[in-house]
Amino acid sequence: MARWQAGAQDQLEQAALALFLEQGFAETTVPQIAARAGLTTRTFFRHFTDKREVLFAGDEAVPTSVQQLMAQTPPEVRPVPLILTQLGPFAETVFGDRRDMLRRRHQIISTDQGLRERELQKMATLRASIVDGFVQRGTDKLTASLVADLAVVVLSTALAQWLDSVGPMPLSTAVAEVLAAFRRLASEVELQAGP
Amino acid sequence: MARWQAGAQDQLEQAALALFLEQGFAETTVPQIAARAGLTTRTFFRHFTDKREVLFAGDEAVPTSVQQLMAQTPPEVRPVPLILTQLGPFAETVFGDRRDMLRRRHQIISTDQGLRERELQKMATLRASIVDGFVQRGTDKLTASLVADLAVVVLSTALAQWLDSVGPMPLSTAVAEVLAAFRRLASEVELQAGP
DNA sequence: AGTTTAATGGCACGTCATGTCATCACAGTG
DNA sequence: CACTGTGATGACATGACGTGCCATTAAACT
Repeated sequence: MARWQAGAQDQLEQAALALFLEQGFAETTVPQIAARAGLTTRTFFRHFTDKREVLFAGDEAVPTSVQQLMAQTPPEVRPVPLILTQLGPFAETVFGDRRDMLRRRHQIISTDQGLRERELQKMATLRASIVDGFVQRGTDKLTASLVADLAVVVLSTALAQWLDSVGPMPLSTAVAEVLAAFRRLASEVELQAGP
Repeated sequence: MARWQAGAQDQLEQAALALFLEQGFAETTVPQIAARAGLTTRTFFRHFTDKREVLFAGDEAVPTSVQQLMAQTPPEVRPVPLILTQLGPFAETVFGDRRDMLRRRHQIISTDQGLRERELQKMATLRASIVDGFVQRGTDKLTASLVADLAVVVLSTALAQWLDSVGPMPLSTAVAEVLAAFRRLASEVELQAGP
């Protein structure tokens, strides 16, 4: 019996996903996941810091991807235009080709408050990496913060619309639509002059 | 020995806050909190769903306050102007008079990832109640979502600036400043026309 | 073949959180 | 004053989560 089955982490992920879908997240125990993957509980916690994290494995790549993209963009591109032009392509490359998987995951996450909290945390991590990218480009912190928030809001909203849509809609289209809606709101923000 | 000390919940809150500041959140156990409050562990979990929640007690009032404010505002006021005009006063009444307490709490929250996650969850709850308020006013869901996000982003940023500031700065001033910064960015969003 | 490295197994342990039942304080009633 | 009902608390058992520690084994390296 081979002890080191290739891809223990993958095994655990698949086992966990299957069990979560079958019997729910809260009703699934870590020993159950480990047993289905042919491993032990202790090994599970070596690959994932906690039971929730197994649903977010691979998301470490997202901040890295953000850093690369922002470093590649010419320094003279200002923050808002950078987001407006890069967010669509970025979303498409990172999430565009796995709508089904993201749908299954979202279905599970929506059933558990702890998982929703973790998802918010992941978005906050993404936001932080965007802020960091802007600061490294010389943007002041307040602007970096607000533009990163803008990016995360638009991305989240577009992802929700995309996952909720039925036809073969491209994610970049959803991003464009949300950006258009945001543009309309932005004009109202301007008109309302402050005292 | 009186068994029903008045205000068991308050006792637990104060004991928890003190212990968290003394030895940290993770290093404090629920039995310790209960013991200092003169109660048992089981009683702690009757008043708070989990160990983190003790730091967020009283925040249930915030969504209620949002509902009231949005219901009182005349129906003809459009979403964006509503936020622009009401957010400052709202923040002032809800948070304005307890900067010190919020500072202590923030100091604790910043040390623990689980607490940060819970704080994000609370902001998401606030966001949801704003969305609900807009939908009840007849706003379409996408607009309601985006404007609620705008409100939460501005509020969070302003709160951060306010808690970080040294002098006797009013929270409404911080909100106004963040709104001004956002207005500048909004103009850039408009200029950048989509394809 | 021997050595080193890294992943895993196995066990103990503390904490968190919940279900269950007994117990006690207090209010109301006669 | 005695009786009763309601609600908060105490006390105990239980299960799951997550971590520290060390032995074990596979695979790579020499």
